[in-house]
Formats: sequence, C-alpha cells, structure tokens
Amino acid sequence: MDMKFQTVDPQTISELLRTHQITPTTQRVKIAGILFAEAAHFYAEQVYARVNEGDAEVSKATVYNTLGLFVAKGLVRQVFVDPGRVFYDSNTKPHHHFYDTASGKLTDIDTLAVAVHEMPPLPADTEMESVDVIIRVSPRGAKPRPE
Amino acid sequence: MDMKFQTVDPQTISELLRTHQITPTTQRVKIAGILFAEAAHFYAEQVYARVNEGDAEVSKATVYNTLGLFVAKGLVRQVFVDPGRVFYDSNTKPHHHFYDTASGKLTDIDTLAVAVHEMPPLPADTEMESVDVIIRVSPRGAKPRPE
DNA sequence: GTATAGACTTGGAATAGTTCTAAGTCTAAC
DNA sequence: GTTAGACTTAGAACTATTCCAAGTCTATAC
Ligand SMILES: [Mn+2]
Ligand SMILES: [Mn+2]
Ligand SMILES: [Zn+2]
Ligand SMILES: [Zn+2]
Repeated sequence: MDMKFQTVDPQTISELLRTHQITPTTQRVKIAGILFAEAAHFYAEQVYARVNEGDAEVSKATVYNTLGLFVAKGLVRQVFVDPGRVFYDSNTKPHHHFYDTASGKLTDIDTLAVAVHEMPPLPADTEMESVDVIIRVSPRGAKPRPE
Repeated sequence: MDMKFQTVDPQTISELLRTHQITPTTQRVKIAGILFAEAAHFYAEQVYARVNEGDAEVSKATVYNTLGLFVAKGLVRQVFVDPGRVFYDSNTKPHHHFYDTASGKLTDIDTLAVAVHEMPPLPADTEMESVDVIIRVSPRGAKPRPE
C-alpha cells in the first residue's frame, strides 16, 4: 500500500516538506498534518477550521499562503469543480474525480478505471499539463430538471 | 454542418428562445445573439462588455440573470476551469475542452476524440449528470516549474 | 551569547466575481 | 386604459481570495 501517513507524525511531515524544498514551520507542519492525515479533498475554509479547532492559532492568510506554496511545490494539487472555491487534493498521483453536486463531495477515481484514449492533437505550440476527468453525479431521483 | 447561427438573425434567435421556453426580451435576444454568433466560450464579464459595446444598455444584473436562465433552460452550459470565473459555452452537444492556462482560452474537443471507457462504478445511489474532460495545456517551453 | 537579515506570519483592508434587494419599467390580458 | 406579473436595474451585499504593512521568528555571523 501507498499510505504515506497512517498517523500524522510531525517528524515525518517535516521531512516530507524538506523533500519538497519547503522550510517546515509550525504552521506549515500543522496544515500538512491535516492535508495528509486522510487522502482527502479540502477547501481553504475547511483547512482553516480544522487547523484552528479549539484555540485559534493559524491565520487565514497563512492558510492561503501555505496552500499556495504547497501547490507551487507540487505537494498538493488544486481541483476546480465549482465556481468560487478551490479544492486542495493531497493525492498527487494522476487520478480523476466524481463530484457530487448535491453534497459537494469529491471522490477519487483511479486513472486505470478511466482511460482517455486517442488523445486529440493539441493546439499548436502547446504542451499538455494535465488531463482532468470530472464526472458529476447527484443523488438518484433528484430534480431531473425544473419542468 | 450544424452551425445554427452563421449570422445573427433576431427572428431566429427569438424562436430559439421560445423553443427553450424562454420569453424573448430585448436584452435576452441581444445576449443570445452574442453567445451564438460564434460557437465560443465567454465569461460573464465578456458578455457584459460585448452587449454594451458603444452605448451601454444592458445591466450587469441582467447579464447574470440571463446567463443563469439560459443554463437552467439548457441553452448554454457552464464550464469550470478556473477559480472565480465561470465560462458559458454555447455548444451544448457533449464535448470536452482544452484549456490554455496561459491565455485562458478554451477549445472544444469532439467527444469522439476522447473516449472514456470502462466507466467506474458510481458512488452509491447517485446518477451521472455529466462527464467533463479538461486537458490543460500551456505554450511549449513555458516555465517548466520554478527550480 | 547577541545582533541582524531574511523568511514567515498576521489582522485587516482590498479585490473580484457573483448574488441579492428593492424599486422602477414593460407587456400582455382583460 | 388598467392592472398584474414578468422583467430589468443600480447599487448594496456577499464570499473566496489576495494584498499590505507591520510584527515575529530563526538561522547564521560575529
Ligand atoms: Mn462567489
Ligand atoms: Mn473570487
Ligand atoms: Zn483526488
Ligand atoms: Zn465548449
């Protein structure tokens, strides 16, 4: 199995950060601890809430700064499924997503389960950065379309 | 070919709106005229700018109201590729997209060119709404990653 | 140890896209 | 010609995010 973080050991996290050329500060280690405790999808507000459970300690600005830094360094990736809020995904292996539009929950889909074959020719002078497949789902039998 | 609107004939547009159970008002016809003049991807701000080229006539609120109505009635669809701005797509046939992250331009990919096979099992008690494939591209040889 | 520079964090202000509100205008039916 | 409901509008409100300017921390230099 490939679960880097069963439990969240600050030591291990610090090493992970250093591996990605990120100086491990108290706040960064805390935030990474949340992101990697479970392979989950969070948006900034959720990270902010979790990191400050109990006594508030990390500012909103730092949460955004840190998430942005983690993205830049390739530790997490962003997922865009909804206007006006970015999901941060601690699973950086190539994979795809179900998005439940009712609950707002993202679920991973292994790349093997969804093959994009016959890649179409890219626009001139561009190179591919990523392929994202998002399958939107909703609870069965919910508003089929306003009649 | 399937180009519904080579030129933008208000008459034809009004009929299209009625077909979709939308009362054609002056503003709605104008906005639809922009959306369907070219099979393009616009965000609200662009529609607002175009509809008001020259003498301003349509309010921002109406642009948003109208785009929302068109989406609800299935005349256009939304595309989420970037945080904080929604693209409106006048091509409602199932298809996918290239997104040039440098220029912010969306390009259509025919569904035939990208087959998602072996659909994975959906989460329990959900039904599929849509499958979106977004291939992010960038100008060849642009910032490979801050070193 | 102490000084110091740069990196980091922070509260609050600012921004930007979008939605809401409450008041006015238009239109279609009577 | 009235009237009710649909539609439009300016601007306020809202929300996620970024920016800013001021403080704090930390790692190295002495
Ligand atoms: Mn918003
Ligand atoms: Mn925004
Ligand atoms: Zn994921
Ligand atoms: Zn399209």
